[in-house]
Amino acid sequence: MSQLELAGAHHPEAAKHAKEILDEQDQIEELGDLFKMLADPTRLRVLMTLKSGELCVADLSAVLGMSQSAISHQLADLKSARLVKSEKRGKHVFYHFDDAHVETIFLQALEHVGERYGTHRTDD
Amino acid sequence: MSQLELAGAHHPEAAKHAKEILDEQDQIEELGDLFKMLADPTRLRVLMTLKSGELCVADLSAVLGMSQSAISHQLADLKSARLVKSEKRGKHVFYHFDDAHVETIFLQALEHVGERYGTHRTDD
DNA sequence: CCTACATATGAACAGTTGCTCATATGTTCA
DNA sequence: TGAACATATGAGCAACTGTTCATATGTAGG
Repeated sequence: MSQLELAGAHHPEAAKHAKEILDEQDQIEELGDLFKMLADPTRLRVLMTLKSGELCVADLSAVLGMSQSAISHQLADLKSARLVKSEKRGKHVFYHFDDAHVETIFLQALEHVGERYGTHRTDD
Repeated sequence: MSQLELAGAHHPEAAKHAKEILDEQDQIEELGDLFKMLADPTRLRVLMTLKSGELCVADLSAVLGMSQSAISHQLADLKSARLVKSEKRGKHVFYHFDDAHVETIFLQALEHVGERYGTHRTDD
């Protein structure tokens, strides 16, 4: 569909304006990819868990009650999305949360969902 | 899997702590549902478009270059997720953005993605 | 080097999702 | 009421996603 379609729009001014705004937003695919990462409960749990400190893969899968393989796959995805980082120490690989923005995203999302967040103390 | 699994964790303290934090987060499914809404490029485009003002279904589908049916389906989803509201005027149904938090979520997400946002003027 | 352990990875399969197509519902006006 | 238009909705299908299972890679100790 070409923009010419807009000439026949029911509300041409609004449509034209909207189209211009939309055209400036060229990051939509990447935005979607980020939200896709956050859209899976397992990955969300991984992130929530890692927010409280680093953990190795085996412990992460124990905490989440999921197979090592499942967790490892998801960690790989999260890593390529740059939401976590990993550090190898001996036989273990430790993962930790790594994104300042996502912290804020969680806060806002939880407000939408209607729940307090971070009301507990996380330091030992 | 029971929490007893954690007794044999490689890093028991960290695992136990993480488990406690995780258990407090009982909104994960709902969080995931919200992000799922934001994870689709079409829905993102719809939201971005509506941020600049209300639009009727037909114009929205013209602006986005997608079928009326596809847009209508997505609008129904967005509406049930409370991200947009609709108002019927005559034969048309106008949709408009309706969530303060999502505005902030977008801002943070775009920063993660590494792009400025809202550098244009949206008022006429 | 060999074994045990920790993690990564590929293939395959089931469940989910977003579109299209056809059609239903609802509105305006003659 | 009937015709034309605007929107909503259900079924069906192709594409995508997250898990499991099997196996590969990598590391430390004996």
